[in-house]
Amino acid sequence: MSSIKEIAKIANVSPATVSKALNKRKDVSEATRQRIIKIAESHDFVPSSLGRNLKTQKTENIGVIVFRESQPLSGNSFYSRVLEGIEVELAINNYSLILHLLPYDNGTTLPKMLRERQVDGVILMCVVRPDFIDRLRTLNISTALIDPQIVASDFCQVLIDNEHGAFEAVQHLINSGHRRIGFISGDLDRLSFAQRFKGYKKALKFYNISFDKELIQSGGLEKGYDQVKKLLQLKNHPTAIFAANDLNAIYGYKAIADKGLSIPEDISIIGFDDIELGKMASPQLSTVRVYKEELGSIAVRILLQMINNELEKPVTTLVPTKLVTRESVSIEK
Amino acid sequence: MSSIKEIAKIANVSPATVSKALNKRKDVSEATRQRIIKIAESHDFVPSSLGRNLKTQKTENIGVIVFRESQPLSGNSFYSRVLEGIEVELAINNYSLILHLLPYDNGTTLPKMLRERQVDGVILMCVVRPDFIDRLRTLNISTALIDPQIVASDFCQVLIDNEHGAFEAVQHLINSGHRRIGFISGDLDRLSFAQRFKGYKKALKFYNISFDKELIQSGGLEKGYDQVKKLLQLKNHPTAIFAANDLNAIYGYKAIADKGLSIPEDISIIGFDDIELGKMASPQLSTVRVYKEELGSIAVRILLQMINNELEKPVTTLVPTKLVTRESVSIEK
DNA sequence: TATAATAACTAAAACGTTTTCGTAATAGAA
DNA sequence: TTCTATTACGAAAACGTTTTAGTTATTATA
Repeated sequence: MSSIKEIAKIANVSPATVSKALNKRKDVSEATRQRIIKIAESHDFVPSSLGRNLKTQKTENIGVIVFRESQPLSGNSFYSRVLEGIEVELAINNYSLILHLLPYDNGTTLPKMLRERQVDGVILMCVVRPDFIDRLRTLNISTALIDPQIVASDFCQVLIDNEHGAFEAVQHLINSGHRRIGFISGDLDRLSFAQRFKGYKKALKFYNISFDKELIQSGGLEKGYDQVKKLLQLKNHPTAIFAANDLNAIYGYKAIADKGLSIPEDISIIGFDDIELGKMASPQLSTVRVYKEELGSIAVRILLQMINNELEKPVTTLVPTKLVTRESVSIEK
Repeated sequence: MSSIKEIAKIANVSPATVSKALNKRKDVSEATRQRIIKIAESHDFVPSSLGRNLKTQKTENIGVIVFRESQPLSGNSFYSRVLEGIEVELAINNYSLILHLLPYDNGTTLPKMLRERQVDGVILMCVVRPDFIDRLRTLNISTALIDPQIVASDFCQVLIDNEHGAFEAVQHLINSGHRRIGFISGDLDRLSFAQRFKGYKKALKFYNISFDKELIQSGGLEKGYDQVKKLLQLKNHPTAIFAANDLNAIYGYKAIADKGLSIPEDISIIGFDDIELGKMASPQLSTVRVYKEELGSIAVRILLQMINNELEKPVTTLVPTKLVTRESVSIEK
């Protein structure tokens, strides 16, 4: 309602002085500053961002674009957790968050925030479309990618240390006495699953366990039931399963139960992601924790550095994971 | 990069004409309009929202404030689904969404979007703090509340038809032959649980089943296990349970299994909310669907009406629910 | 033919800030 | 005292639009 002019009039100074006082600039005596601040407060005055942004050519908004995949569930909980991390970090830095959910198969129309330059920078999340990235390149806007599932090393990226996380998960199974370890996952085309697969193979190799193609089942996230079922149909079925994704693991629970086997006595299973669901499952799912809020807050910090030109060239940050042992892996064999 | 002035210069007209041409105003000949549009397109020009907003005193943003409760899980999936509905509807209307997650126990500091007037209106979601509402009242900003859990009829509200949904759920159990029906839920202080409880009692009354206080267990969302356990310890335990919340129901599954009973043969159970998890549970949980995206999109439509002064006084919309029968309720008894 | 109406355009103000530059007043140095 | 620095402020421009009011030129009306 009120503008800087009105405050100026009341305080009997110029608008310039009010602005300086409120922005803690050097050019104002402490006495008048206090006076102005008091008046501003008593009139509930906060400078409008509209005016400021126009002048400074900064929006103090950053955009978050989430690619929505067809399946409703999958990334869902992941993205909202990351979002929390982003939001908190932005709030600390006095930025607002403009959110846009982009259907993966939509055209190349830009979200409004990009078209109309409403944001100083943008964070892209989840499976990022390659052609969208290209479009962004021409826009020349500060960008950070979180777990983008494509290779785009000319952008700032925040990645999950999938390979090492998977290595540790499999190592954990091996240390628990398992030698015959199945691998199930979503589509191996997805970078993160491919990386986790790599970690799986690496661990086997490290511990001199030969790789057996029979033990690999990949496909949709919700295919866990069928995947585990197939593994259990093998004459020499695995005694442990590494699921590159918690969802696969939890769907797999039922297949194990249906076979009359129990977890972890007969079959050990470990997931990846640490979704809330895992704690609710019975037995509670051992898994590899991904620090989702952290992914978000790191992305924000990097992005703000870019915006402030504190970065010479794009950086990519690898965020470590953590092995979480619960009930689904037998202790010693 | 480019501004309306540059486009004007290229097209050899005044900035005013460019503005009018692009905004489909009456005051421009069709020929020059086409010429200007072509030039604008070839220069990738889109009017900056900063300039426009300052002039029109509209931001074309709407804010969404989500109160974050301490428990990470609970409302989580609910809110992200509602958010999707909001986002889609806003995009259609060419509005951007500014998101703020507000820790429930934070002070009274306003989010930046409100302080600096970055939004034309605001949607509040989930358990809304009463004092925050008060603060909003003084701000005098267009507001819509989604499932606010407090009574605030001087605001536009979008509510879930909890009572009738619960009625139908219990009716379904009764129609399946049950007479002794337990009720479990989260804290009955929360409006939606209280309403669902009311629906439960209403259904019993309607079918001449006497209310038995012993069959009522309420408390935390994650207390489902204990709640069901207690119910099953009764000498004359219920043959069916209505959980006012899917989460309660799913936690309850384990208690039933632990008791050596099976669903739905021994115990039928029905939830409320229709969270994704319910479909994954085994047996799949029958429940009352809440149209979450719909809640969001309705809120947006109402809010935009308010902003455009098409509303004389606050309206509250009651969104119906739908009974979803899956596997957790026995068919006939 | 003269006048009114319309069409197509422009100039300029306005939105609410920030910032640069200038200036007056005061303090400090010589 | 005079000159120079410093402090504290203000005037005005600028950011990129939209909009109002005004100005031509053209067309329609009487």
